[in-house]
Amino acid sequence: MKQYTEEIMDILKANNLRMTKTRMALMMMFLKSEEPLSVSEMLEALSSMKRGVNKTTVYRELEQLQLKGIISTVQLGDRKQYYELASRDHHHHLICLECKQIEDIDMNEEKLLAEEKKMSRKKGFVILRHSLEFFGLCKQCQCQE
Amino acid sequence: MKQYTEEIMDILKANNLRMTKTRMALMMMFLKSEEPLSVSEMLEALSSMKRGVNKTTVYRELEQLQLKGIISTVQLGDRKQYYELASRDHHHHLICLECKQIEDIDMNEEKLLAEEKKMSRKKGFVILRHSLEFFGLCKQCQCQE
DNA sequence: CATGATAACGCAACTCAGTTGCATTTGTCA
DNA sequence: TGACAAATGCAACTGAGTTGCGTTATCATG
Ligand SMILES: [Mn+2]
Ligand SMILES: [Mn+2]
Ligand SMILES: [Zn+2]
Ligand SMILES: [Zn+2]
Repeated sequence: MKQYTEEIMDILKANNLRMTKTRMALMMMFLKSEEPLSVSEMLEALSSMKRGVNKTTVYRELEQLQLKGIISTVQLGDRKQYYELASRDHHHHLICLECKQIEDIDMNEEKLLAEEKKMSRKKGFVILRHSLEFFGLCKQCQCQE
Repeated sequence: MKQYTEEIMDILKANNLRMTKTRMALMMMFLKSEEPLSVSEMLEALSSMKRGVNKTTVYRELEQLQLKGIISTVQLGDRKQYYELASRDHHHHLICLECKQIEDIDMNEEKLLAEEKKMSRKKGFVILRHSLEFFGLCKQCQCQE
């Protein structure tokens, strides 16, 4: 908790961002969370703070953090954007279609990157990033089928 | 044109779907299009038909076609759903971040599927499908930067 | 500590994709 | 041809995200 707070203050200082209650709370959520977060989840969590936080503020905050490269977005198949720390290395997700649980996965991408380069050359396309997500059923949800 | 019409009527008959103007028009669009289509594009195109078509109808139609396995959806990073024929083999896309042009790509997925199986086993997750999209700049848009 | 510049904030009104309920029209098949 | 289900239109709604504008809080500087 205390070490988190200092870590966050360092990040904010390094990025010329003022320290505000909302900012601290969001950064804390990102550091603690195992899964990417949606805005509705953030608002839910922030609502327990005295006086709550307006959704506009959250959206503007996320824009800032993204601009500074502190967080990045993930698309997980529904209509929402999800956000997670950019400092977590590039990785992909396993998404349970049933319970919506999300797991980070760490896979070997060498072969994928090789294919990427080949295509890039063939089509004259410069590839800047890719999105790769896996959908299926987690252990628990398989049994209940 | 004529051969398309018959092809479509066969598909519809095989799936117990009545033949309607909207349905024919949409199927025709899907058959002819090189790219996945968004609802706004479909409505745009359908608006030239006499009396146009209501967006509710289009959404309901897409639901039907998806249910019958005739079309499938793709997420391309914006807030819209895109639709394309499911009969096109499983493939991925190159998306130009500048001009929004979309290209189908056909790549070797063996290595990806191998990784998929490995992860699946390790995590006890059943993987049903994946989504893999590449973002970057097409040949034209690179020069204009 | 005081204070001004400006970053951060709240609120209300808006956009845009997609959904729902209900009454009407249309396609199909007997 | 008519009955019946499927398809349609319309209006009102939801939920995620955006915008303009006036107010408040943070923080560097003196
Ligand atoms: Mn993650
Ligand atoms: Mn395609
Ligand atoms: Zn699950
Ligand atoms: Zn382009």
